[in-house]
Amino acid sequence: MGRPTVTDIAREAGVSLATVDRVLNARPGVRAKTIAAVQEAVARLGYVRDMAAANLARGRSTRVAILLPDTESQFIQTLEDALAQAAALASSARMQVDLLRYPAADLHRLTAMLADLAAGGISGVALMAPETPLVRDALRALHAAGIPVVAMVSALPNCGAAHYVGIDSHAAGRTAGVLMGRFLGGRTPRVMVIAQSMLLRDSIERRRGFDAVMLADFPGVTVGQTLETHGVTQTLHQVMRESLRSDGPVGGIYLLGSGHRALAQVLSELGLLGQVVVIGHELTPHTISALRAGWLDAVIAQNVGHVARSTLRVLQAKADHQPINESQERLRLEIILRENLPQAL
Amino acid sequence: MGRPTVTDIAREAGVSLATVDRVLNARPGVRAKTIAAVQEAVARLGYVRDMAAANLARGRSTRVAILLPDTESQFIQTLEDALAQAAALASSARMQVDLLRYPAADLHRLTAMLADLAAGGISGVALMAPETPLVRDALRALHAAGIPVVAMVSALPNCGAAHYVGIDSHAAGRTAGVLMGRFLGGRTPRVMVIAQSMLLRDSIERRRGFDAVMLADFPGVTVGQTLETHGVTQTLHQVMRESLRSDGPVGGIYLLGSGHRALAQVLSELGLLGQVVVIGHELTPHTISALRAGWLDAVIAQNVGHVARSTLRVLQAKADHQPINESQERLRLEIILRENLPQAL
DNA sequence: TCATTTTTGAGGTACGCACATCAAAACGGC
DNA sequence: GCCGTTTTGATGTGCGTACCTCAAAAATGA
Repeated sequence: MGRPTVTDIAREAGVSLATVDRVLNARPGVRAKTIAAVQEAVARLGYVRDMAAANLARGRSTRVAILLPDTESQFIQTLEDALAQAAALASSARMQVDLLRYPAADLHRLTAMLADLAAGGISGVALMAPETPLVRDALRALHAAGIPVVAMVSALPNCGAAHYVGIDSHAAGRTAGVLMGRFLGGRTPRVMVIAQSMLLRDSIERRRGFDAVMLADFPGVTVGQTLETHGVTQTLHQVMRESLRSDGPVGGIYLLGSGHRALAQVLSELGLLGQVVVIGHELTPHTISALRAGWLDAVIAQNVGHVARSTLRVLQAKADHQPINESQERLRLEIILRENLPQAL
Repeated sequence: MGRPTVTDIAREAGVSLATVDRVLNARPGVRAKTIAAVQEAVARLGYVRDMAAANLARGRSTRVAILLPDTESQFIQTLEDALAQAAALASSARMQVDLLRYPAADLHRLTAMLADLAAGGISGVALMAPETPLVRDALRALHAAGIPVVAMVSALPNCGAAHYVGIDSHAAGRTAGVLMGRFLGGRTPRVMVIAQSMLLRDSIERRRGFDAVMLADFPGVTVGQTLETHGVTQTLHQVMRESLRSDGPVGGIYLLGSGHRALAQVLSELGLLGQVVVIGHELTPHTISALRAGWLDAVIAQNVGHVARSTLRVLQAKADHQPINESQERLRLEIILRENLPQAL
């Protein structure tokens, strides 16, 4: 005998198929006593709904939208690629994924897109976005409309019941701190922290985690304030020179966001390439080659493939009104050295 | 319009449903020209078989067996738990998993079990086993019978076309080496390597990877030969005392396999707990508490949850004669510090 | 050209479930 | 016990695919 089916449940509970169907799908018109009897039979036989057959019968192909900023960051591109790949696979499980980009500088446009989606009868939305009041309101509206929302990579608390798929940024910063502290060894106990900007929630949290560990576990190390580059190599060069001049040499550099390529260039110009410990975030073609080259010592990352698949699974589960397997969806914070670089991206 | 179905293919190719069915399922009695026409239509419409409906129609519930040694290791237990959990989830996708244990000391029994399974009409086998001629022959027989085999955690090359699910042990050893070298800092540049036994393939490979890195990147560090404990705390105590007496103090200890609890006890007795850098393998309740306690500095691990799910996915794909998504199945080698310990196991 | 074989078409049933309809039964109030 | 309401049963259809049978058509060989 294989798995029990609705027919088995009906026989076991002494009711008809129609009644079992009503109970399983929470349709009205069933006495509480009968509901209990059916549920008892379900429990006794260990019945689990065959979601494949159920969705097949529903003829429903879940349709979801995923929104990413149009930033020209390698990480965003990597994430989009992963999402596209996961979406291709998901299509064989009757799920259609619309990958969209919104102008990072125009959040009004983002909210407009979200409104359109809500009107267009989408069954779920995932996005990576900054947490502004504008965005928050738009997401709350989606939630009110019964459309599940998933926040990727950067958390969006207080935005309805948005599920977060991504790593704990504070822990990521702490991990970067421990590695920095231990890798410094006998080098100059001074660390420079560099970021493109401090507007994004995850950068702020990373910095906080980093500081917490440095303060507690490596009190002998001086950590400078965050140098913002705004993505301009020239600025990076300038602020680094200035910092080196005013505060003296450094033994380590912590790169909060992207900008590895520019950093390599400037470090090379300053004759520091390979001389200082550098710790960064996220696995992209740039960071991979930097790790291989040896001037980048460690990267704290999240597996974008897992982010993508988890996002789709969560959206699917929410659309099916099914519980989410938390332990499966919990993302690991990964430490990548040259030695454990994935063979292929 | 949703996804194309067999009916669409039939219309597009100008043939009947029956012919499409024959082509898709590689049934005989179709001209090469007709096959090409159907395949062309499949390609043009971007048809992907709905595996849910296909398996539903087949009425087939894939049944696989998973064999683990009956060793009382926390890692094996953790792995079994993960497999059981994954199996529970897989059951809702019409797959039945039989979790079996074989006596680690009696490989004849293992081969007998494998033979029984082959006779019992199983559609796939996954196992974690040493690579002996006996096992190799049994697996080759399975392969000859058309039953796919998956090796978990410890690779089984030359055993038919067994798929390997697990991390690269050599890379794991290399990673342990890098961390050891960098974490040693100003400590005594001497490292002790401890193992329960060196019979298992992965222990040997780890040791090799570790040595390679130490030799190349940290030539100032002396690495002792592997001390075998055979799982006896008494022996561990003895060999460690002896090594310390004859070769002097150590700054680090590399634990190749399990035995973290015993090591904690002995280190504590020797007054070395927390004084030396300790690097180990695999995430288990013991290693987790050791990381939390602070005397274990890093663990090189593979995510048992991923091992379990990947194993089941590979078995499912092989049973369905479907290609395996290599990039999804590639396991990451994880570095775990206290800072990035998963919140819950 | 005819007989034979190969290839194709048409149609049905089944898988496990969702969803709809209509009639029958049980229940409730009075 | 009557009536109206609520609850239940019986039955049907469809989702996309697999697999089966039988007949018709086409290709092949002599």
